Amino acid sequence: MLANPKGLRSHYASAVTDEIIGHEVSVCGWIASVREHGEHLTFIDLRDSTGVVQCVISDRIELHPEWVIRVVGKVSKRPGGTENPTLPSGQVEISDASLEVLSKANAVPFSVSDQKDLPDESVRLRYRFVDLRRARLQRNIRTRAQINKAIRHSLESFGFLEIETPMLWTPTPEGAREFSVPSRLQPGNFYVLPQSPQIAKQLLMVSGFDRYYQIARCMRDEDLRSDRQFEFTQLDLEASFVTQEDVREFITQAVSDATQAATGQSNLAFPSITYREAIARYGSDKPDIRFGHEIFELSDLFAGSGIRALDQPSVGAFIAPAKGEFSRSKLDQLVDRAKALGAAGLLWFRIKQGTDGSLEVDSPIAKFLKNEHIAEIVTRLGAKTGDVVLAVSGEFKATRSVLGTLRTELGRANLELEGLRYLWVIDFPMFEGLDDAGNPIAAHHPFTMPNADDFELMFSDPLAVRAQSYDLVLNGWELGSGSIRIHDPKIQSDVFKALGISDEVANQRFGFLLDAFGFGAPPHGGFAFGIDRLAALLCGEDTIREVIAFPKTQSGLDLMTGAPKQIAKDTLQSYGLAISESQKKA
RNA sequence: GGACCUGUGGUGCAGCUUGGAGUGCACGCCGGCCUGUCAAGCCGGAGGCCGCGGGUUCAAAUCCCGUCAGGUCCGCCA
Repeated sequence: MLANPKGLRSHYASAVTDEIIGHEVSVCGWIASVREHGEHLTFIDLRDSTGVVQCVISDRIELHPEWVIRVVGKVSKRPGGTENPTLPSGQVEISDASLEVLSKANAVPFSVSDQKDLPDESVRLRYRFVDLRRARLQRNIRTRAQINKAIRHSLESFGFLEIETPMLWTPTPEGAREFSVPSRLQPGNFYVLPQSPQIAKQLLMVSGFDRYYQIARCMRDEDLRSDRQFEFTQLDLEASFVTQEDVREFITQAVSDATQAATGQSNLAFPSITYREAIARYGSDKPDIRFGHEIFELSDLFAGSGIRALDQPSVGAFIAPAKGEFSRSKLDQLVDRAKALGAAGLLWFRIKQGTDGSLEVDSPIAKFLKNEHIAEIVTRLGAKTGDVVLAVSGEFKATRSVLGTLRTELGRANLELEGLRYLWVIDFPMFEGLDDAGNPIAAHHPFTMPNADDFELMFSDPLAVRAQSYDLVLNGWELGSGSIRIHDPKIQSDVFKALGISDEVANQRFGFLLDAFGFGAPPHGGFAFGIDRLAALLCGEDTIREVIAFPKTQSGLDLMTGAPKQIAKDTLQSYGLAISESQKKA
């Protein structure tokens, strides 16, 4: 697995196999377990970064778990019947071993084992250096490195050049909240940590580095989630003279290679779907397509029917993913859940066979439904006897939002989901909704190129303008997004105008970028995706904390170091800063 | 900013609904025994501000209020 051990050891633990029986080896690592059998026989499981090997010593010395030791001895075949098939090294052992204690250890607060119930995450984080010894985290961190390596290799083969960009950047008031860094040499002024290298990489395009990439650390001072930390890592990429199809091809190749490196799986499909279709069929712009249960539109069926709950602009319905039967109380819970998600209500239809063999439904509104309604619902959704159909009516956007959440929640709770299902979501809208002043809100960032066919809608019907932007989705997680950027100052000016950003404000915020675009900007576009999320999904983890060596808690604390902490008064003074009494926290 | 779940020897849990002596299980730790175990086994032992503060009560791990910490989610994440 690993080559060329040096120094104090000749072999890694997992390299001690029946192929080197008779060799004298020296191995180094931590004591995973000690099994004493009287005065003259002790078994020690020695654990290193590759695995575990059993050592046998015949004298009795003081030994405890997690002590660091070096063992020198001869590789022997284990006596018949004592092999351990669960270990790669289980056919052999290091016998007649002499043992040197390199470092003693206090009793660890929890066992370094994947086989036991894990301690509370706060305990794991407090002693992260111990937690990281566990095989699963060792594997995750290594897999993550393999992913980075594969991505680098893939992009280098396309001629991409790795370029670093500043960590001390300039405030840009749009977008995510930034971490501020006070300046000592310019007291009262601040750098910010980059929320992404977006503007820097566009400047690199102006500079003629036509294929740039970076495995970039980014910081956003926003609330944390299972898939979000303050600090995260993204593959950041930008290329000149390319179409959006070119960019997606680069990313597809890099992600495929990373997937193969991490999981061995190859030839995975990367289908694409338009944003509109994703919302209509899955109620989400990041659909989990590991399962179907798609949403169907039924409003046409009930238009003019007079059934108030269904005679609505939009009626979306899908077959509920089920594990066994839906009890009445379970259905009541779903109705509550739908209401909590903002729906006026949730209609359910249990498909059943009537005594005469015809189709019937159990439903709160069964008595209003005609036979042709039932037949059409069943036909359109492909429902079978026993299925429960859930429907939400109202405005299109609202119904899809509620149904999409229910579909995802029920699917993940009730179905056996496995495999990796990538999906490109394309043709995102340029703007999403209007702000309080009635101006459109940029769906991506304000440098995103509108679809050429939609230019004329920019001011007449901005919400209908599609952007040349695209997201990559894996198993319902948004991995990342990208776009073709605006390189034409006239179009950029129109977009700022549509967003309600005056030339003056635009110059104030992004003057240096607009300035640069006046000196010969190539058409360009790019992408960025989250390495943490990709690594978590490829490792089969539910949170990105499991693929980050030293993550923070949801309240932004580092339980191991105690950060954030107060800093010395004279340090504050050198920045020209003071902490107000009301802000002080013990 | 908000909602929900959790907090009991070093660790994982039970106890809380219906208040009555820190009670129980598993692991770990310490000591002893043990020559083929492998999450070794057997015997013995130590270890607790029941997160913290307040309230109700004759009496609180248990009920109430607040607070802190961990998690999940909403808002937020151009």
